[in-house]
Amino acid sequence: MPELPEVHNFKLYFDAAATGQTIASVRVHDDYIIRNMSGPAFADALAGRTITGSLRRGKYLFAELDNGHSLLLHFGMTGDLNLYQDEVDRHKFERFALHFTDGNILGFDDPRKFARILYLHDRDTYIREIKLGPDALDISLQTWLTAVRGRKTTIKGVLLNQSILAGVGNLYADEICYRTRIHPAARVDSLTDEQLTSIHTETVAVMTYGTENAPYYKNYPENWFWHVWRQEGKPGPEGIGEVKITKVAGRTTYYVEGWQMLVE
DNA sequence: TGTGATGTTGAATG
DNA sequence: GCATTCAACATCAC
Repeated sequence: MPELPEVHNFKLYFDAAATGQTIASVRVHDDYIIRNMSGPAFADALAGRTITGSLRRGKYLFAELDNGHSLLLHFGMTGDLNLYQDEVDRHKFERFALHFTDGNILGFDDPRKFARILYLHDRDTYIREIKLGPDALDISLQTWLTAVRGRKTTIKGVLLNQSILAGVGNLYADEICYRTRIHPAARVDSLTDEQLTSIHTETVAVMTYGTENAPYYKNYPENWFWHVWRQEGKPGPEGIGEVKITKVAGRTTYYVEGWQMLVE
């Protein structure tokens, strides 16, 4: 379920569970999601290391190790963390687990195996290599405008582009478009600076609300689009317009006809 | 039982 | 080289 606010929650969970902990051993059940090492090499690299903290950027969570290296956790579509002591609490789709010296176990679950786990010598080099953009919570208006002005793709396409800004995914992109009354398929070069500014404002507002309230979607305020998301044909929030489904930037997309405009 | 899924990538194309 | 599009990835749930 992970977009920026959800990964923020993972960070809180991870920090409480793992910071200051020393890894006694690593149990790997399926090394498919470990993208730059074999299972045994991964276990070897982590054994004996102490976790000193973590850094989140967009949907990427970097665990910091006492040797200056990092462990990247990217949750894909279905990644999750699970702290437990007793084997009976191990989840069915755990792919690997860190066994700490105090007996606690931190499992990484991932049914669909779209997660990406990498052992990194240098986190910042990696961030440069994948061209990961500024965090969607922090991006300045100027950086945003400079990055997107004049683009020929859709507004949803740029919101999902992690090298422009990091953290927005399919659900929040629709939420942001709904709030600004802009159709997700509107071409960026058809939008005014005012509209692009409101996209920036709402992006930061949505991400901030999500991280500060650490809620689950169903707890979001009544007037959020999320509540009618995926409910094609239903009235929009507050009874205005009608929810429609389409495809934008290769992703299933919902918007409210009669509320969101496809500017020319 | 076929289809779609809160994501990213690399190849192909312009 | 850059911008953009899109199929592919692996598996589960409805």
